[in-house]
Amino acid sequence: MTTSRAKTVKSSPVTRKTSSATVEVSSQKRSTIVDVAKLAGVGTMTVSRALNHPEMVSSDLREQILRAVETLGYIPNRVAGGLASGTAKAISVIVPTLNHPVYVPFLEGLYSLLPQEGYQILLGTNEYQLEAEEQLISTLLGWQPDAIVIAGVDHSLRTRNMLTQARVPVVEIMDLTDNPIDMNVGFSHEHVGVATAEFLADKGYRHIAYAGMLTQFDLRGARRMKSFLATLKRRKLPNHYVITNDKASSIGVGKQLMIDLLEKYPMVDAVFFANDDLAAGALFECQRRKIKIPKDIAIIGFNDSEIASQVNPGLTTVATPRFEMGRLAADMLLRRLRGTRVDSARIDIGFRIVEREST
Amino acid sequence: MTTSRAKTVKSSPVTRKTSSATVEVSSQKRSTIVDVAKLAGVGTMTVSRALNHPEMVSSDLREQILRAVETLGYIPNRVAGGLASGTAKAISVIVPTLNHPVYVPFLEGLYSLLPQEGYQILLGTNEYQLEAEEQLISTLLGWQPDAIVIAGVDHSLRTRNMLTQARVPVVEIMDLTDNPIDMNVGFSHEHVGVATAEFLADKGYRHIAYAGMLTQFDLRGARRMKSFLATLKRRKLPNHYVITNDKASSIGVGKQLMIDLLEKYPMVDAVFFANDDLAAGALFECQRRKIKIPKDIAIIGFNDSEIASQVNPGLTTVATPRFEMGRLAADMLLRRLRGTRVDSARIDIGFRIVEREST
DNA sequence: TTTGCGTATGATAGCGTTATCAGGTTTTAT
DNA sequence: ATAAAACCTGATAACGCTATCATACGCAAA
Repeated sequence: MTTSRAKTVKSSPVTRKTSSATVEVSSQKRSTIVDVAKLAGVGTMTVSRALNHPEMVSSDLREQILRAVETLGYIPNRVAGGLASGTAKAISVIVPTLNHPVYVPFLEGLYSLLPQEGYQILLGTNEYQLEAEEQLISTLLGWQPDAIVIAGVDHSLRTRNMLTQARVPVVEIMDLTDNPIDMNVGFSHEHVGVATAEFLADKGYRHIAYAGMLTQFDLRGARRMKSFLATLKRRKLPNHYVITNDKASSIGVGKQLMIDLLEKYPMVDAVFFANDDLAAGALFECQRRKIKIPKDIAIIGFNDSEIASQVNPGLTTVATPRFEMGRLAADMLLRRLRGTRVDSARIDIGFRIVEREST
Repeated sequence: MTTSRAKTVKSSPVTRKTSSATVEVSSQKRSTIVDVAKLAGVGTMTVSRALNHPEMVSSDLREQILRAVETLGYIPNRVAGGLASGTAKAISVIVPTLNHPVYVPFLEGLYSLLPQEGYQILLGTNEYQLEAEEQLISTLLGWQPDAIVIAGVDHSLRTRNMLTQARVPVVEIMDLTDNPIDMNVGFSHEHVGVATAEFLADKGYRHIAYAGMLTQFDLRGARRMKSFLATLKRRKLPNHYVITNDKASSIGVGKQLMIDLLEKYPMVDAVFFANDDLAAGALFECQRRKIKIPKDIAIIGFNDSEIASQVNPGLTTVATPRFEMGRLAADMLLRRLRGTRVDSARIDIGFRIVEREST
């Protein structure tokens, strides 16, 4: 709090010419739209228009203004603009973490459309904690975003309320729900669980395990697990082979899960891992122990990350269209923001089992 | 542009009581500080203070205000606050891409400190293009950030100028320069090149190759390569084994680099890859071809990503403290923003060769 | 020529918050 | 008890921009 506004001496506008003559670039403070207007000899509104709606300004004035902008190195203050216009041109995005590679392609999908339309992405991570999410949403909402994108469909009541009352488009992604806050793009994790269980069962495996994070941290994984185990039961197969770990998912944790699994359930002949990193870690551990895959034990991962296709043997996995999910979410938002009514508020983007050599 | 301000009917303040009686939460528009002030029966400044400088307000008023805030679900408008105070509490961060796992730990480092101090991170990616960077900086500067963090020390002149004139703290990271714009945290890529070349030469390898991206895309990699090759030359070793690829770095590209290398320079007995993903891809390809590592060919990577420690054999690599870099950058910024003079504007955070089984 | 209309421009009034300053009130010191 | 200091509070004026409305100027139609 050192700046004292009242005392600030209005630096007399440095003498400039519209020409290209040497210009003392204001060493005092950033130039504002008023400076540009003065230099170009027009009103501020004309400058504003020239910058935001060029077609509304005659071409000679426009050029003159653009020259002044260039001369002064004027950069419009988006904060002021946002306040005045009521739209900050910002979109809040909430993902669980950046640490996990899954969310990156999704973000890339968003970044592939939003910035070029002038939207700034305000990114926050909740680190898998629903309480952190509340705090985060509140902060992010303070920026008066034009829309909100949030990973997951499981939110606290407060979160839901805030989101509803914010009166901005909301897209929930990565998962599918019958009761979306607003819009929803994702796929059914229940279906994934069913599909993978049937895939393994059809292949003839009989002692099939699930390995992943603790359910309270990985809500979506938990949903996959539940339907996976239920499907095994329906197929009259044992469904009690479950190994979990409380650490954040990584290759190393995958290795540990495999170690635990081999010790606890040596009869297991196939494993569904919560993601490809885990599966890869397990694979590496098997390599170390000379356990043959898929002969001794089959492995299926989830996400179709790059690693799954590159290891030896290649990992069978579930391909989830993450980049597309981001892009689609961005697209839905943009259309809604442009005023076009978006018909389908809930899009099942599907998934696909990619069979490689590990099963 | 459908909202017409002048026509907006000021919705008469919904009747409320301070008590916990059923409150009609404004279905009209978000509540403002004025609403809170009215409900609490105080002036707006007192509300502002109660929220931002609680110690300046008597405890009973503060409680009353907090109750009103709760009742109305008031969320301060940071855009308005930013305009009024001149500090938006935002920090712009520019990284080359999110696609490459290297930048994520760095971002985590930033996220581990900045949000809890109330700063919002505005993230942009330049996708390795210096022109895109200019555009990006300009946009990001429009948000009146309190500071800027940017990966890399190679910028266009315009970029440098904008950054200088922005008059905010700037931290360049990931690399070291003698001529920082402002502050600088990183390590010397030249030193890395020297260290890895000597490491391999000392081990007795004689036909040592470098494999990585095209130099124009990977400026830091190019710098490592240059000193790597120069060191080989100084050691009187052949220094013309270079394989590059124009695609974005990935495990698959590493595999391709290894294929090209084996074809073009079959005599090579050691390779320095521009990063661990590439090295891992190369390793997987060798596994496929039953090429023994390190007996037939040695591999050293860069970054010490998790994958390097998990594959078989473990990859020798160069550990770079990325999370710490982010955290340190955040720390320097925060101190500067608090007014504390930061003495050292340039910090060499170093690196370390981690020897595993691949060399 | 006059009327009318479309187009380009500028003056003005906010947008929701905070810095500042000017009281009021309470506490402390005398 | 009284002056001085300390503490709280609120009125007011920005912050830099844009929506709106009014004005001015053509130019086509009458």
